[in-house]
Amino acid sequence: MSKELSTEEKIREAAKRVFVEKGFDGCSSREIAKEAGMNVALVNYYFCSKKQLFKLVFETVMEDFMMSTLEVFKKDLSLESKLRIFIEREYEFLTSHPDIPRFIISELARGDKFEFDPRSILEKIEATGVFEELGKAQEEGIIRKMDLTNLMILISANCQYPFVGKPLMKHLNRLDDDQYSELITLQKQYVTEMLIGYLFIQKNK
Amino acid sequence: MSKELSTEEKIREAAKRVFVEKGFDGCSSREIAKEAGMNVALVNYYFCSKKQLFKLVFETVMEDFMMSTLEVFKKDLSLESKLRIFIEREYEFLTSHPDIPRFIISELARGDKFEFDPRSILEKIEATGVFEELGKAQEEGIIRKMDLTNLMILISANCQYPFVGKPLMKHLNRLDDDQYSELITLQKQYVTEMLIGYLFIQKNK
DNA sequence: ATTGATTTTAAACAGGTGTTTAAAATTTGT
DNA sequence: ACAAATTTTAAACACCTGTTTAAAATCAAT
Repeated sequence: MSKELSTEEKIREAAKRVFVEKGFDGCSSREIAKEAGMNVALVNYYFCSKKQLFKLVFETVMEDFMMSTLEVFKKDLSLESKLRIFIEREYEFLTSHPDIPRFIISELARGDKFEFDPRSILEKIEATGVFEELGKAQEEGIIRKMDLTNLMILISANCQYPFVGKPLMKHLNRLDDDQYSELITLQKQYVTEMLIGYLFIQKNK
Repeated sequence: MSKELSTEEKIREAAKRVFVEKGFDGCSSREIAKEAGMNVALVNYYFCSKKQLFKLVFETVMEDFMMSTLEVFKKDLSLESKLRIFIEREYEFLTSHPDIPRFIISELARGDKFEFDPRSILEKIEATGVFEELGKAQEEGIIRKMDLTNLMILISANCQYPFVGKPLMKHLNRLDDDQYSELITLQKQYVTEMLIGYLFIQKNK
């Protein structure tokens, strides 16, 4: 138990929890302060405004989310292994933080709230060499040729949607959290098999 | 041009636009009234409260969304044709209403805001005979055996995510709306081919 | 121990929130 | 044309919003 968090850190952590759960519009500065066990004025003392605190939280959440899985592509493995591990890690991360992609997507959708500059995060993604490796694999006939954005959507859809769409899927199938968690484990297997079967070009004959 | 909308209908339509775009927390009763060209008090005169108006809007949006595509399963076609048409219709609907699934998912995620009873919509889905047909196709070895919820997640993911995740995909790939729309068309083809290839059991030898 | 800087607090600010009220305007039925 | 019912309006209600202020408390350094 590391209780050695400074006031500033406590507020930032509380803000992350509250923002991710309720969204920028769905909570107040006072709620964040209370969650951190602090006074309202302290929020603005350390972070100037609700908007600025949000921007800071959003950027760290975004980076955590993107980087938690993409590190795999720095390793020395076959592309198929990397994809398998990527999916595994993505499901792992999202099982612990199921509401993060929904948070990111929802907040990005209301573009007027804040200006998000993707350059910094994009550089870090580039640095993993994913795009380079995928492009090369396409030219070598290892994986199917398609725009890398289409490829990204394909993989993201099958990894993120089971978590993003959970509230809808739960309601439509009348499931509780435990039942849904079981299905998620199966979903991961289906998705892995389907994506690899579709993306990788079979060599036999 | 049907300008024959009653005050009540004008408010409902305005509320739908505003709620879907900004979410329940992201807009005010006054904003909805202004969008409808009405006074604030009229909103509560016709709908009692913001919450109740929202509940009404949400339910109609939900039903439109679910029913726009599932009607296919009432037709007399092969299951593969139905799936192809389903995907086609889903992409068609979402191209016209790209923010509806994100709206539904976001609002369902904050369960405390209102109590949504899925029974009515579930009955309508059952009435199309989808579940029955899919179950039978599984027993006959036409399609892969898996829990129907997993199957629903698989299809929903590949149809809805390109639209739900659009803000994220656009940012990460630095695309404008036109570029993204082009990719969506391709995505539909990839998804159709992949899903059919994975779900339907090949008969040759 | 006293000073000075930093941190925390309670209180206030102007403006926005959902909702209600009561009067005005309009429509309806006779 | 009149009266009753319906619809629309402007104003007000109490409360919550993000932010600021100025005083109090705490800390650090001499």
